[in-house]
Amino acid sequence: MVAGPLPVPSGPGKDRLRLWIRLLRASRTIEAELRERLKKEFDTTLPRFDVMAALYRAPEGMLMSDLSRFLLVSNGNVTGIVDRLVSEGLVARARRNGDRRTSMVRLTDEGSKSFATIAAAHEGWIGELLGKVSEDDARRLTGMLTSFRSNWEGRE
Amino acid sequence: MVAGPLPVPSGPGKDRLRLWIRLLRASRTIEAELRERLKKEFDTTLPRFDVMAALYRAPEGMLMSDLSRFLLVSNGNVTGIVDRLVSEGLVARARRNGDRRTSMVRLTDEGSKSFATIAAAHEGWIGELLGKVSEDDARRLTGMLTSFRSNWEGRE
DNA sequence: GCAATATATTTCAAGCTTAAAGTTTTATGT
DNA sequence: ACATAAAACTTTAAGCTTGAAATATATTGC
Repeated sequence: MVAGPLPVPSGPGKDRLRLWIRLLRASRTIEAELRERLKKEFDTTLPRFDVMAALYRAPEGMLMSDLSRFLLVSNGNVTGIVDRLVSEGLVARARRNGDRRTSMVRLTDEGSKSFATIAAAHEGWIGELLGKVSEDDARRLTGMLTSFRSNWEGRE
Repeated sequence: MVAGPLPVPSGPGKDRLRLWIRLLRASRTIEAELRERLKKEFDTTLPRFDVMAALYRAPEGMLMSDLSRFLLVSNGNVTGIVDRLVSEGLVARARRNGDRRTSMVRLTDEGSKSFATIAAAHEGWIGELLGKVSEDDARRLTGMLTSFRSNWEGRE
């Protein structure tokens, strides 16, 4: 839910609802800007970038299910994105001896080089887009969100 | 970009990158949970809910372009969602005398009743999902995100 | 060994999303 | 009036996303 300018009525629990709305609006705003820049400057997309970022940090490769879990998206979704990256020569699937159901997905050399370039620009963009958040606030916010995450992950 | 558990290397500007990653992971986690519950409990979707939430607060109706701007999504996107809501009888397009390019989009009575029910559940879910965030932290976080937003909106 | 079960992945249908191109209507300049 | 531009919206193509069904391989119980 992306309710906007108009205020959420006050009442018990409304502070959390308001927080959620702000959180979602902030991330959507930044996400939209990143998506646009990735398209314009590198002719790629955020999901492709996400997959490549995950693989960049796993030189040994990842299983499809690892990617899916890590990126918080469904299995079938990853299949399509990886398919397209493979057809573009940025990613490769390597058959495994042990288990013929699975394959290790890795960046190709080209993919790795490509990602390094894009990631550098990406980091600059984030610095720019979040430039008004002081380093101090950034650390404090990060801390709150981290504790939220660990609380969450202890769920169910 | 939804980088996860592994830490972002330290360096200048890395605090903001880390913040962005946490922000995105938090919102995606909550969003996924909301989407699933909306589907399971009310057989609807987050985009439909977003549109209805916007219309609920505008009894006089909204133009398509208002919806698009407000929800931070593209024009064409809104067209499709509203089309489906109309075909479900939850929303109506009212021709306007003044300008034949536009129409006012409103909730029908059924749509309004339906939204009220779902919104109540939604607010409860948010309270639950963000339950571990203290009201105090919630207000502080909201404040930071709000100032981020106003900074952002002064851009370009 | 072999049936039953579990795991890993892909396929599928439906819907969401965007950017770009197209349509219709309104506003503007002369 | 009338051509031109602007505005509001829809359509389209491509890609993303999910949940569910299908496929293929591995593991487990007997």
